[in-house]
Amino acid sequence: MTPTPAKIRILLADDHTLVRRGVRLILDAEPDLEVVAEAADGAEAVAALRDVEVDLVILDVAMPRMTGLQAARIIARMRTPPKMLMLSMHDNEQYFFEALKVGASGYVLKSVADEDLVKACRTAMSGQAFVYPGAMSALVRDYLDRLNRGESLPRTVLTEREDEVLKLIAEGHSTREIARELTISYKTVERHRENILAKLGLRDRTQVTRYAIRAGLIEP
Amino acid sequence: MTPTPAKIRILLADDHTLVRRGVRLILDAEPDLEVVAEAADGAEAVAALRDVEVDLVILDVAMPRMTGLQAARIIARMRTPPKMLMLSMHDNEQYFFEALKVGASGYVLKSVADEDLVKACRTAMSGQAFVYPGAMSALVRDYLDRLNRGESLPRTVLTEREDEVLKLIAEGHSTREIARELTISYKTVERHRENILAKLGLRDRTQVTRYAIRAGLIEP
DNA sequence: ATCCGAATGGGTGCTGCCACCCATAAGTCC
DNA sequence: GGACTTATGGGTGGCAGCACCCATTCGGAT
Repeated sequence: MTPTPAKIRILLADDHTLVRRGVRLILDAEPDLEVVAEAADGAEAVAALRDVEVDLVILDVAMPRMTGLQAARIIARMRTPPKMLMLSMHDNEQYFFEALKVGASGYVLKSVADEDLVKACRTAMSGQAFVYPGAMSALVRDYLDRLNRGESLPRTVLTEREDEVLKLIAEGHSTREIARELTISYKTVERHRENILAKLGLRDRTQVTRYAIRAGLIEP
Repeated sequence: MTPTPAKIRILLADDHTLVRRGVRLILDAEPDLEVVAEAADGAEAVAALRDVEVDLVILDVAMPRMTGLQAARIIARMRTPPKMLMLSMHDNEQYFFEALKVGASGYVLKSVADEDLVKACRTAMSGQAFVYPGAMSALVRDYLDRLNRGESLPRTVLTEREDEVLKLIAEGHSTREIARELTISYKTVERHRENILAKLGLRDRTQVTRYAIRAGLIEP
């Protein structure tokens, strides 16, 4: 036997007490895993990382105040960021791709079996590109296959400026208001909006709103 | 001491394995509570009630195939229905009022503390009208206060039809599509939309989307 | 019997959204 | 240096969304 190896130190962030209970129960039962801190929202998680040394952060994608996705963006910019696993109730592409974009090491559904969660933690720590246990949609599978074969990403992502406009649209601002806000012309805003709709495959402002909320870009 | 009293027999229905884990852990730790069955959706819960004798059903409001609210409506029509507690992630009015309407004995958020959940089970079994532990929105509190003082309910501003239209708008459907969906004329849909915007003090379809998501009328 | 709210539908007109077309300046990549 | 991307801006046209006007039918409350 090796002399007791260091456990993987985990920060667990989920706004639902009951979920934290369940996850902690499962993880602490493993000899090589240890939940060393909990957080009830994204902001708490980020703050906790300043006080506690952590190897892996498990983040619920949707939390009040600061979502898991927002927190992940901040965490990824730290000097020595821990690995990140996104925990989600929703088996949908949007959240999944957002998780990829923010640099998470995996995306785990809350409906998975215990062993899948445990395995995801270990795989994430091993440096694997991306973990996705359970039944994922075909679209996601294709995407990950391409990713694992080293192919470049189709680059559906929005530019920074488009992201700004996207948020303002989703918050219910009119084209004219956005133009004033960004001090650019009405026409340029229309141009950005057009590109956003095309890139995301959306039809109108209403769908942009839902997209942005789903992606955790704005609060409902 | 009384000779060991019969435990409260509980059916637990939630589609997320991790949540069932956590809840079961908390309840089974109590001397007077016992989880005797689990279900992963509403249909399973209803089916399980035919095989197992149960005093209390804990139902997640949102489950695939058959939601907890749908299941509650069916369960309430049984000859000797068990008590029902609705479990929810969302502290919003819509689900809450639905829970009231289907005859549940309480509405418990997944973010509550362990003791609150345990207390809710006991209170529900005692025959109390309605339990609502934890931090509820001010709107819900007012509502329950009025309810407990025996005042009549001011009820939602929107009519049933307007509610239908509201949801379809929020889901990103155009006026024309909604008209086809409801087999009414384009003009009537416009009329309903106009009333909705006026009653809710909103400006356009984008804001309707955000409102509906916030109120829990639709999923993002 | 009457009145009111809810649901239905029509007309008219303004404005905003969206889809095409076009161009230019600045930066990056090969 | 040329290709490409990003951000900027313009024009034009069609259709949708929204506001304000109108009316009819039906059922329940007073």
